[in-house]
Amino acid sequence: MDALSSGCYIASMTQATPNKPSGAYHHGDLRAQLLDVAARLLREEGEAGLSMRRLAQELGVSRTAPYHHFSDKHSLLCGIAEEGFRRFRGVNADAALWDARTFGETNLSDFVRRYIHFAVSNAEYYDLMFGGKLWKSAALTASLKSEAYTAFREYVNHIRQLQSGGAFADNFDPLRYAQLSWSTLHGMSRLLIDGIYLDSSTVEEMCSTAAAMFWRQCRPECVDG
Amino acid sequence: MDALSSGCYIASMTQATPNKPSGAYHHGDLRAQLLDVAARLLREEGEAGLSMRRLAQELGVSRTAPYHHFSDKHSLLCGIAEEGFRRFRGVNADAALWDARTFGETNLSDFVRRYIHFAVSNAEYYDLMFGGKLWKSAALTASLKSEAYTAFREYVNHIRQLQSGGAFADNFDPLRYAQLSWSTLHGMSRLLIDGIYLDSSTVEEMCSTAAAMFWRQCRPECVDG
DNA sequence: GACGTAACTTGACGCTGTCCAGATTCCAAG
DNA sequence: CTTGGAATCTGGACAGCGTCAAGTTACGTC
Repeated sequence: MDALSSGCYIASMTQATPNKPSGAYHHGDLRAQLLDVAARLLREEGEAGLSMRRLAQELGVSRTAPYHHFSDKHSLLCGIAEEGFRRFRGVNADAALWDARTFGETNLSDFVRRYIHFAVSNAEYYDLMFGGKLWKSAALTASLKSEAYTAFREYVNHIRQLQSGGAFADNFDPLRYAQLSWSTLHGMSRLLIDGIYLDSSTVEEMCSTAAAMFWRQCRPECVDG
Repeated sequence: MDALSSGCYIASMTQATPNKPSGAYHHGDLRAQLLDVAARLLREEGEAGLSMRRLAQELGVSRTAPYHHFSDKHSLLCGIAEEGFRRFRGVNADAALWDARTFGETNLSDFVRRYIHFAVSNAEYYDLMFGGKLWKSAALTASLKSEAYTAFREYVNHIRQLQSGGAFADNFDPLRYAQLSWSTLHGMSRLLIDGIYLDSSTVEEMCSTAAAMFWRQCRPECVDG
């Protein structure tokens, strides 16, 4: 009953005033909303549009309130990146996509398209997940680091399984293949997001060409034989 | 004689006091030194280490003096990026490298290595040349924009010439090939610089694998035939 | 020597991230 | 029901930031 009523309290708070619980001392849902609004500000106005003070104001809360949920601006950004990885999981979680028995160039092409689509349409998350801003700081949250490496390790494992399943040739290092193809995907994403050299009108063609290149690369027997 | 003496004045100023011409009102060489010191600060302390005020202090000059040479912090960064492109020209300027009569996988490999080496060992320039910071602002200096597109156009031209010279197959779009390979190079550079997934110990292997992939991609006849 | 111009300086404004000392509210234990 | 500790939130303060406006100095030119 206690837990229930307290739950109702929080719920009513959040429901009654989506962003600004005017009058209420305890916000009830601040941490989650900080992450959401921060991501929205990044998306709409870029890096310069996000400040701790602005963020607090947007949620109708004092300047320093966010510091009770994130020790730092840096750690808030880590939180956003983690949320990004949570959303990213969907990109290659589909087991059918990586089934060695049915795997073909189409699957590769699908994966490329999914990756690029995620990056471009979640640019505010992608920037933090795979940007120097957090990684160069050498103070990544442990959970974030783990999440990031898990994502890559899963990709390497998929390749390894495709090799042992016979869909890929097995005369190359899966790690190297993963690094190289990920580099290409990351490079395309970055150039697209930042508007350099690539434009969205040719993105479909780019994806096809990239998939073809990856496909050629994973079946090197065509050169050896 | 007049121009000469004024030249001597400037020279003596700069020589006598490399960074801080104590007592002298006119600095004499401020613009160039701003670009140099700014790049140094970026290299040594990252983006956070560079502020207009700090920069001015480092050169023994008042806070606002830099604004007489760059209208903005943004335009100072554009200046650094331009300097970066100037240095970048050496990477694929070598005519012998792109000679269709002698072109082989080795040349491709050389180019890859040069590109990556430039990016990694000039990270502070590379970040600005090919980073969202400037490109997303949509206020690139005209000269910078031109320089950037020239660099890419030259690359496309090299590919086109290799096709017409018979070193590359001619059944693919050179622009698409350029975009794709540049994406890979850019992705590798970014992941290396930011310390994500790639580490410098495997960079040699990565370059070789990338060159092999590019080589396979530019001679698609091995699949068709 | 007077003058215009370019280079430079100082003061100020509003913004930022963050620390601190208090105030308020919640929750659980007595 | 009370009480105490923990969680949450507040406003004040500080140093640093980019930048503008107005004033100052030095230089080349007439």
